[in-house]
Amino acid sequence: MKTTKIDRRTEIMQVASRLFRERGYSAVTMRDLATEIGIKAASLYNHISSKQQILSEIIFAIAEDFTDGIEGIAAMNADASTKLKAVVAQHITLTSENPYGMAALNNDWMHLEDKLEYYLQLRNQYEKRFREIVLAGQQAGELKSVSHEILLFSILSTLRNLYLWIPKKDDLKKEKLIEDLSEILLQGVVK
Amino acid sequence: MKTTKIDRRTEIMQVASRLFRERGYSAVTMRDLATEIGIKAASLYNHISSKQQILSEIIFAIAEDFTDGIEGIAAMNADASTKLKAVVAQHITLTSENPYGMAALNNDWMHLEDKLEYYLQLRNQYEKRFREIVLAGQQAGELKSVSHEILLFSILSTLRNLYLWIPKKDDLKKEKLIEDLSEILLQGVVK
DNA sequence: AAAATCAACTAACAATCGTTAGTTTTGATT
DNA sequence: AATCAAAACTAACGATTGTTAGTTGATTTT
Repeated sequence: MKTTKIDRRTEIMQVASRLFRERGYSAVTMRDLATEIGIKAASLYNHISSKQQILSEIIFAIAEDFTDGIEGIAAMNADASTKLKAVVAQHITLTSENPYGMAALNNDWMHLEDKLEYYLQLRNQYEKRFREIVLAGQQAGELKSVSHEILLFSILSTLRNLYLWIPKKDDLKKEKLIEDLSEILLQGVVK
Repeated sequence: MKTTKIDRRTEIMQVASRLFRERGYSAVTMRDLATEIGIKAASLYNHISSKQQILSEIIFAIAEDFTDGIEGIAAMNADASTKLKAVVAQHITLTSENPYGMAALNNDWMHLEDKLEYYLQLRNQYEKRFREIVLAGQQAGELKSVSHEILLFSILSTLRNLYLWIPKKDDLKKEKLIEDLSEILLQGVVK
């Protein structure tokens, strides 16, 4: 039956994501992965073609969502604060949907081998769009004129680490988090 | 000669830190490390006792600096903003001194095996002191009363990612960075 | 000059790695 | 009940892993 195969394949990707988050890609063996699922390592190859393929599928499924998403935000007719809040919302949404995949995206991208160049291209594209939003906000006098690099780094660091934090809050109210985190990132923590 | 041995041992630690940052602990082999230094893998064992030891030495040298440092800050007679700025300064200082080691601390702590428990103890201790500073600031009405967890997460994420960013800025003016980053984290990015 | 120490080497080990080949079991369709 | 494909299995491969044993040449100490 087709659905059985699809389900097992999905299971492999999900379990792999979780193990990659716990130990990192290099420290997870195909035997670890198979054991966690309850089959033998060789049986994995009925569903996937290599360990490498698992990693790149996990990473690019998310990476492409991010690059697509920020293009839409960049095209918005809105001020920088509104766009930045939309970026925050996108990170929270995508991270909530797949926190383990986000860990692989953040920590294991350097093991992509053949696909490494494509990954770097997507990441540069993303950062470029992000930078444009920040620069426009500074030129409009809306954002502070400290080095845009520091500004970019500070916001992106927090957003990229959401995967560490979101899974711990299972009672997560997404809308509330978007409001609170945007407030902190944009307006700071001091009253 | 004693100094030769010490120098070679230090070199091993430094090269290992760099390789761990580039590929992660698990993906770096003893042969990789030896080749980078210009000797054979077996020769490494004249200076160190195991791969595991290299990792734990790199991590704990830094981790203990952080826990020691925050105890001093927590004991300061000052308001929350001042203490938080001191925390920012500590992160920038320690990260500047050893950015590669910071990468191992952030990404490879889970491979500490025997020493994992001790590491988690230090990290919990650090976060506890940090949390106390934030909670005191909120109770004094100095900091915003959003969830202290979000507040803590947001600041710590940025500080923990400094290792990715600081090495790229070789013309780094440390004092200026401390001022700018504190400003952004405490007061936000919006004018 | 002799002795001792150090730090490199070669060679190899047992274990584990990702993966392949070939076979058996399972479960749905005819 | 027979057929057939999907998905499991066993067994093994060549490569690589961290590490040890034993040796050599260089440098320091006696």
